[in-house]
This record gives sequence, structure tokens and C-alpha cells, in this order.
Amino acid sequence: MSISSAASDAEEYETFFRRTADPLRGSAQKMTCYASHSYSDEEMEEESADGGMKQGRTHSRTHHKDARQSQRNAANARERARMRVLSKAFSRLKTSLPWVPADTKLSKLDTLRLASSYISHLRQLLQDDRLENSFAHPTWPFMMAVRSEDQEISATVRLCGATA
DNA sequence: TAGGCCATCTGGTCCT
DNA sequence: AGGACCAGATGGCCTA
Repeated sequence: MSISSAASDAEEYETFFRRTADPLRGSAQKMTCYASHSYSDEEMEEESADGGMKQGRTHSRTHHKDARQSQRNAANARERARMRVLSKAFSRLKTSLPWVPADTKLSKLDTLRLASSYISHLRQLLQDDRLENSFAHPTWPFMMAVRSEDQEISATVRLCGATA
């Protein structure tokens, strides 16, 4: 997971949201009963209690109701998009874990835990490496830029070998 | 069938 | 005011 991939997540979110400007179009397979009653019981009661109200006021009320409903739907669509980005980020994080086969079923919590321990492991490797080489290294994140790709790969291979 | 996980909805809070 | 973020609630799916 890199800065650039994080940026692409944000982009993805932008494009997705533009695509789903129509709040109901974005809803995936999990549309539940919620959408049909987004008003509280009190509001419903209030709505039915004043049946003798003049037509104009009733009309403006229903208009207000519609406005709120569509605002809610839009918010729901944004939330879905946001969570989708989050899920994609999780699966990307999962694929960046070297000892996890692509088809492994891993929960978000597991992914987080494994990533955390992987980071600890890499940190340990870097620390050992620094002890071996007496010359000065710039500190992180600059250190990552100057490390050769070979070194990173060999570290990954060592890690895979150790844990597989 | 219970429990874990996930996607979604929703209302509240914070930020721009 | 509107959007982003968050946490709680809920229902569906899957597996032991």
C-alpha cells in the first residue's frame, strides 16, 4: 500500500460518486427495507395527525419530505461509495502481504493484524540491517527510497521462507 | 443453528 | 449548508 494507491483510492471515490449522483443507482444488491421508511415514527404520526391542513401547506410538507428523503438517499450513496473504497483498500493491503496467497480468505481484522505484524517484522529487518552496516542511513521515509529493489525482494523472500 | 463477517442504512458530530 | 467521517443497528450469507 503506497501513497499513490491511497491517492487512487480517493480518485476512485470521486469517480464512483460522480457515477452514482443518482442516489438509487448506486445501491448494490443489499438494498434492505430501510429505504422505504427513513422517517421517524413521530414524524409519521405528525404527518397523519393534521389531516385537515390546507392543501398548500400539505404540499409544501410533502415537498420538504421528498427533499429530505432524496438528501438521505444521496448521503447513503456517498456512504456506500466510501465503504467500497475502504473495502478496496483492505483488499489491496491484503495483496501486499507477502505470505498470504491471493485466494486466502482474510477478514478485515485479520488483514489489519497481519499488516501490523508485517510492518513490525520489516522494521526489525531494517534495524538488523542498520547494525550490520556501520555507514549512516537517512531515516525513514528517505531510507525506503535509497534501498535497492533487490534488497527489498530478498527481504520478502526471506520472510516468505520463514513463515510459509 | 449460533457466531462471525460484511454491506447497508441512519443519525450524530465535525469540518470546510 | 453540505459533505466526510463515525459508530450503532440490522439483515443476509457462510461455516463449523
